[in-house]
Amino acid sequence: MADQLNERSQHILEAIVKDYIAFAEPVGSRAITKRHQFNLSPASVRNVMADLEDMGLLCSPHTSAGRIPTEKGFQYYIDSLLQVRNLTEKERRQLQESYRFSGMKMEDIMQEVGRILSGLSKYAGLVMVPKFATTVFRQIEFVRLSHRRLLVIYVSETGLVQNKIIQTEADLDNRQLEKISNFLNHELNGLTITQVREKLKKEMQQEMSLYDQLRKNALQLSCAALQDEVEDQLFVSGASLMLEHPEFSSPDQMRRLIQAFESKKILLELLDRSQSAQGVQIFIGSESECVDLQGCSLISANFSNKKGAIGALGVIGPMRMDYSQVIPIVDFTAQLVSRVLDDEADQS
Amino acid sequence: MADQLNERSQHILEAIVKDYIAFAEPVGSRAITKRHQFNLSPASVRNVMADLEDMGLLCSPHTSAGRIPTEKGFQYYIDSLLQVRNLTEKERRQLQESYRFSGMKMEDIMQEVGRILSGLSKYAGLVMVPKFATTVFRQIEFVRLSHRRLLVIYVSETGLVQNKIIQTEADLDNRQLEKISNFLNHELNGLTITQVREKLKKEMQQEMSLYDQLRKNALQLSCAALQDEVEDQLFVSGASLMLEHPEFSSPDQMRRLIQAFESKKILLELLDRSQSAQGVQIFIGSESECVDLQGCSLISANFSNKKGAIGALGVIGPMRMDYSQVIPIVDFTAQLVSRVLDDEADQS
DNA sequence: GTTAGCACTCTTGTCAGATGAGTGCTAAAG
DNA sequence: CTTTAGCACTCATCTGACAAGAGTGCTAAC
Repeated sequence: MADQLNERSQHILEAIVKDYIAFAEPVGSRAITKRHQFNLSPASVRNVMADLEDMGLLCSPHTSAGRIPTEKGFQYYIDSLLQVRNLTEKERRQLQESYRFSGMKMEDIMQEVGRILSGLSKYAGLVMVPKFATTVFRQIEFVRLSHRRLLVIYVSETGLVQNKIIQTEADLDNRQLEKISNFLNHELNGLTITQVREKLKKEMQQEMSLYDQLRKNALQLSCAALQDEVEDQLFVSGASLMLEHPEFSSPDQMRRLIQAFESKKILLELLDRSQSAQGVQIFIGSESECVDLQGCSLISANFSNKKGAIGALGVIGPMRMDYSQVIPIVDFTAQLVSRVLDDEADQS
Repeated sequence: MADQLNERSQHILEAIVKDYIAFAEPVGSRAITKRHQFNLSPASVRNVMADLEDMGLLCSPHTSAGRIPTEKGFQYYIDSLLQVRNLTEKERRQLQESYRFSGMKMEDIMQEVGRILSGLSKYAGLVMVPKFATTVFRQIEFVRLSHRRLLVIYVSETGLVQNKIIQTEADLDNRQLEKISNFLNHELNGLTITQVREKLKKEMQQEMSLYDQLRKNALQLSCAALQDEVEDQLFVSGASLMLEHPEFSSPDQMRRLIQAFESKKILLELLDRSQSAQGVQIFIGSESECVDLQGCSLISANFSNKKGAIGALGVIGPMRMDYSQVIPIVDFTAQLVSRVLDDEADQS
């Protein structure tokens, strides 16, 4: 598609997108010739603009307004015209400064990363820590709450902690629980939760034939503890910053946007999609297939440690977002977070 | 103050407040005589309304609009005129039905309670679980993440779980950690976290003289784990429902409201205040001393188990909220939650 | 191919006038 | 002395008209 446009059209499209990003208003032919130094008259620009509109890259809200880029126009801009500026050394250092998370637990780190993303970009920051299922089992502990209620705590290799209350059939005392947890810790060490589940399932089928009471109890407990899916965790920061932008100034759009942020479901789906890919991903407007997020773009990237992908983070803002600024921020942040997590893994 | 008004004035004030709650529009003298069966002409009603305005209970947005209740007017209505309807048996049963939380951990319960509150009231639901400091210590566990990084998990008597990553000076192996946790569990059992902190502080002062290495390690670890304040947790549900109401229809007010909800700080302060009191509390409008929550009211109540207050929950809505409906919901919900928590405590 | 010129379209803002809801006051009725 | 009908007055809201301004598309000239 990049080849369909000659140089002049590209220049003009770029100018329009940039001006629209800057001013959030339809941009007209005269405005462009003024602000950018083409040696062209407004009339010539108009001709090009008409072509671009025919190609579906621009549209005009009404006859006598300027043009605004369509979704396709933004897409083209991002794919072919956008030059992502690199972060200056100073900015990199500033970012690194904010990422001193040693001694914080996973949840708090993620919350904080979201806040930083939102603060830097002036849009909403998202961080997702995905389903526990994809993490590697490290340790399980039992805390006896009452005679048949147990608190199960399991820890992943990356330091993620999940806890859950389960009811037991038998009343197990602390000595027994300790034995069970020792047994399980030894038995399940190094497996992903998904693998753990499979293993448990397999063994459960043979359970009838088990004479070893310890093993039997252990099996039952761990099944109860790990059986159901734990939901993805999503941290959202700075949703209210979105409301500052003129495209969401109507009460109706505000409501929709806030609802979308509140339900979190849609955001999770989007981030989940980016999970599969490498590097920075950009979802524009209705790609999200969600009415409530119409007019929004998401810039996301995965973070991981040496053992593989852990989660995704990103920034969500109006389609008219300052991509050249936000993309490197998201990119570098994902790298930094990955590094932080790696460092922690290294220590073990 | 209740005595300052004669019966007629009270009736009229009540009618105005009710109509304003129902229609969210200034109510005029004619409208009142139509909707309510006083045997009075609009003119008479007008006289009374003028008096009520002089007393600061009503105000008019402009000369030719009807009157709306002031904050003071709402206050008077709630203090003296409001008749809280009781929940029907059916409603009680429905509520109880939704409160089957057995086997859920504290956090999830609270999240769910918030959702239910918001769903029933059609306003925003709040649940606060207060600082860990006020809870009773039950158990501490250590999980070794790497050679000098430990995950500390501590559990309160009510089943609250907190975890934290700490750096240790010495490299402790699992055997040592087990001894330490056994020691601490025995030593600190039954104390509130505040008491635990005091005790640790006292013992730390004598630390120099300690020859017992175990004790020394235990002290250091528990200090690192418990030293800093854990923040109150606040669960907010249905904030977007607030945006449906006409008083927040202007973009500006929406922004402010969402900001207030996002920061959570103000909400926490408000709920904290209600912590000290018994029964249902009502904060009206600018009582909250917060511009962003102008025009809002909070109805809150504490919940507790036999060992004392645990947290607070409530509903936040426009000042023009349907108090007679929401108050019993909040009240009964607090009772139900308390009962659920008691039941769990009973089992131990 | 480029551009100046011009007619045309459509939004925005303003202003006047009409409408209607609601008030406050006064004077008459109960 | 209380109540109420009547009336003048205020003020927000709606309407239509009109002007201004921004921007376009087309055409003809360069």
